[in-house]
Amino acid sequence: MDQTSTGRRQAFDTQVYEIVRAIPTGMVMSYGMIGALIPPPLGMDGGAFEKVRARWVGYAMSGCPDDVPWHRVVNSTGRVSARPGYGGMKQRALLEQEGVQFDERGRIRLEDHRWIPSAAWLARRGLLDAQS
DNA sequence: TCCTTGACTCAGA
DNA sequence: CTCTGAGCCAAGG
Repeated sequence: MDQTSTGRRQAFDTQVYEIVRAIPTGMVMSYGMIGALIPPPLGMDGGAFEKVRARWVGYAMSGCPDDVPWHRVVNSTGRVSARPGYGGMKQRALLEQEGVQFDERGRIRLEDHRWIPSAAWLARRGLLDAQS
């Protein structure tokens, strides 16, 4: 892969989509969890990457392809992130339709719906940075 | 080129 | 539990 800023972003985005596409129905992952599974781009300090990966996942999701189940990605507190355009209502409705439970404060029980890919699944795609 | 925002998180108060 | 500010990078005006 090339090392230009654009090229790295493109590679990162691709990995994000690959992971999100694998989230099973009724399960969710947070931006941070997804970012933690992707290794730092070549030439980038691992510590610096930790600080921005969650946001990068958000960027990637803002332009995700139609076949990516974007509604299965929520923030670390278990709530759907507000954003212009689509109301959080739509995302919540899609999740409830899949059987995801929300409490009275609009939070998802992450303990019950958090999806964690198996080591074998990650290894198969070269995503071995499951640390942190 | 400078400045503002942003589908995030975490530590503090 | 809620609210702020900081940290860090990229994209758009």
